[in-house]
Parts: sequence; C-alpha cells; structure tokens
Amino acid sequence: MHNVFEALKERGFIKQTTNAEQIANLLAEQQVTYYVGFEPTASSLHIGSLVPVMVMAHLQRAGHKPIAIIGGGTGMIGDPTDKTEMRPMLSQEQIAANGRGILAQLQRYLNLDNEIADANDSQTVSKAGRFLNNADWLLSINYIEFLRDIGKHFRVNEMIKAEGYRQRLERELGLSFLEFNYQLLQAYDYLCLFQEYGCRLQLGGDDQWGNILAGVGLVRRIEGEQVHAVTFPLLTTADGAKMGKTAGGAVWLDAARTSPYEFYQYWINVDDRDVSQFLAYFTFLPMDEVRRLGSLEDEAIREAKEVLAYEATQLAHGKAEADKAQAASRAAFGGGNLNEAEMPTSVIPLERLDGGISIMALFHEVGLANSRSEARRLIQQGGAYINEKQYRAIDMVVGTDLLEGDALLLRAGKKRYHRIVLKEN
RNA sequence: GGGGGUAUGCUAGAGCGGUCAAAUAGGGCAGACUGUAAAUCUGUUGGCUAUGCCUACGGUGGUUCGAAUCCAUCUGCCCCCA
Repeated sequence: MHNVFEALKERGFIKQTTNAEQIANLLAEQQVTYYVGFEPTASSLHIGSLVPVMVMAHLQRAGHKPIAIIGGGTGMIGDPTDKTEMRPMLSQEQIAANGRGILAQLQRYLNLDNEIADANDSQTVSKAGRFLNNADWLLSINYIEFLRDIGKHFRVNEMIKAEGYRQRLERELGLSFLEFNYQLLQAYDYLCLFQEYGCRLQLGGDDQWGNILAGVGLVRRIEGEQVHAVTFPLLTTADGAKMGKTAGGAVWLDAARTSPYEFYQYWINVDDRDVSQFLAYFTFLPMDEVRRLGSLEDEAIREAKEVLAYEATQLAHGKAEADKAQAASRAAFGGGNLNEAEMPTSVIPLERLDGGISIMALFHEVGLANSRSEARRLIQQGGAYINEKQYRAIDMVVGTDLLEGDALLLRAGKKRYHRIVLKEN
C-alpha cells in the first residue's frame, strides 16, 4: 500500500488534520473505513462537491473503504455553518429521491455496493463502500436518551466558539435551537459509524472542521478511541468566485442538467491561474504530468486545459462522452467543421419556413434567448448569427433561402450554438 | 407576551406622493481586444402583437386626480425587554 496520505497532501487536498502523522500511519498500516457527508439538497452533485469525491476515490484506490452518507436526518434541519440564513427543510421523500441521484453519480467515482458489503460478514474484506442515510439512525432518536447520553458531552460555551456559530451570534442574525443542534447530530453520526462500521476517519470541507472535531471528541469520550479528521481547503477560483458557478448556474454532474459538452467547456474555460491546481484535484494524472502541464504558459496552457477538461469529463460521464465533447469542442473552436451531432438540435416542420419566421422568434424558440426581448437585444448587439453570418436587423425574416441543406445553424454570442433541422411532413 | 424596526429588480442597496421599469455597485448578456483565459473599454440587462401597452417595489384593503413612496391590517425576518 503506497502512501496515500502523502499523495493527497501533494495534490493539495489536505487543509487541517487531527494528527497528520497518525493518520498517515493508520492509512499505511491497515484498511481504514472513512466517511464523507453529502447534503441532499439536490438530486445531483455539482462540481463544488467534487473535491470530497476525488479524495474518497483516491483513498478507495489505495485500498480503503468509503462510506458516503447523505444527511437525511440533518438535512431536515439545515446546517448553520457559514450560512447567513437558515436553509429550507426537506421532506424525507425529497431527500430519499435526491439521495438516489447522488448515489448514481458517486458510483462513477467509487465502488459503493451496499449489497456486497455486508457489515456482519467479517470474512470478506471488501473494498466496496457504503452509501447510508443518517436518517436511519437519527430519526429514531429518543430525545431524553439523546440528551442524557450524547448531550452531556457537549459544552455550550465551547460550541459557540465555533466560527460558524460565532458569526451568527455576533452578527446578531439569530440562530435557532434547531440549528444549534446540528453539531451534536453530526458528531453522533460519527459515533454511530464508528460503532457500526469501525469508521475512523471523517473528511469534509474546511468549514466542517468544527463539526467533525465534535464527532472526534464524542467518540473519544464515549468509546475512549482516537478517531481522525481531515479537511479540504475551500475551493474558490482565482477571481474569488465560488467554484463551479457559471452563467447558467451551477455546473452539475448530472448530464440532464449540464450536458457533457457544457461540462467539458467549463473546464476549458477555467481561469489560467486555476489550471494547475485543478489538474491535481480533478484528475488522476500522476503529479509529474500535472506539474508539466501546470508549468505551461500563455497559449500553450490550452493544452493543459484540454487535458483537464478531457480527464474531468471522462470521470464524470465516461470515455465515450468525453470523446464526443472533445471532438465537438475542437470542431466549434478549432475553425474546422462543426460537428453537427454534438450540438443542441431542434426539428421543426419545413412548412414553417415557407411563410418565414421572425429571427427574434427563432432565437427565442430554440432557447438561445429567454424572451423575445432578449432575442431582440442579442440581434441588435450583433450577437446573432445564422450559418455563421451575422444578422442585425430585428425585422429580419428567416425563410427557406437561408437553408443549408436541410438545416440552419444558429449561434448566439461566441459560444452558444443551436442547430435547427427542417423536416418535411 | 410587550416594545421597536424592516420587507424594493439575479444579488447588495438608493428611492422626495407625480418626471420610477425604479439611482448605484456587483453579477449576467452582447460587442471590441484576445488564447474558447485574465484584465480593459463600450453597449445592454421585466415582458409584449412596441415611439405605445401590460406586469412589478412582501399579501390584502384604503386615502388620493395620482402611491414603491401615506394609512390600516396580515405575513415573514431582525432587535430590545420577558
């Protein structure tokens, strides 16, 4: 077993640890069960959650055993940490549905086979991980018992020192008792996972440090065992924005929300300054290669971005999709012929062109503009192209004379394409 | 439970009873420049059958020729006291 901990450190995944040396030894000596919590706030993860996922994958590849939990119980409360407002509570059904979506995505990166990995079967040392919902143990909690057994281990004066809580208190934003309990519940998660599965390592974003430590402390007090915590640095892009947001909102792992092509494009378009770090985070390329690509400058850095985009897309959507996205991207921006199959396409009846369609209506209809007014602006500002020819007249009517073969190629701005296929019927 | 405050567009945040589709900043979009980057500059940023019309300033109902602006009430949030 090579030293995963060093590898993670080298890739920049480690921010804080309970004890780096002990963790490194632990990981070197035995199969360690580790866990990461995911919020079930949506049915898909977005690339902001990719750091924990990649770390889990690295650890599993090194022979350790992951547990991914979704906060079905805690999700019903909302984590106050670093949030300015309370989050909406979710129903159990919603959480379960979101959980299924998240599980499907995690399985691209991890082996989380609940069936095979039977806790009671100590004969099989399975590397397969688990996917659990903390509602399974949180919902059945008895309040009095919980206070007596768990609550007594927490000191309020310590808890309110935690950054997340302190901010809320200082900024006089208020903090409901409900939210205040979040830390206890998360600590309890760790305790349960330790007791049930021998979990000895929890990983999470650096904003979770306080909550994770609470769990470490709880296990020590109740079980007298030392378990560990590791946090990742919080991700921001070079221009300070939160990672993974684009014009259209978050970049999702779900192909239905963010197409593989858009996903690929996200990575191609990252800020130069982020490329090197992102290669380390979001690909499994050896660090030598990462360093080589990261040292490229100016125009050459596009090669690095292409590798980044390809690798990241391959992980999220598979090789076939990554190949397609790459081909489409090269075609669209490499000056070559556009790959028709790769771009969003609509089919409309040929007759509609006979009478002509207003150019505004056309751009609106295919979704390149959200309203006719937006389409109007787009056209007036010179961002509307049909078959790569710019049209600036808003009263322009598109007729059959513009057809190239049986299709029209619409473009809005530099990067957004839409193909319309006309069909007789 | 008592007292006070606040509620504006994607976000933050101005808004004198008319000239407010609503200042300003951020964000977004488009154009120029570029490397599908960054920075910078310019334009634009509710909708529509479009020199006008409709919808919007937490909900409802008033006052008024006229309300985002005044009043009442409801709701949410915040603060103080309990």
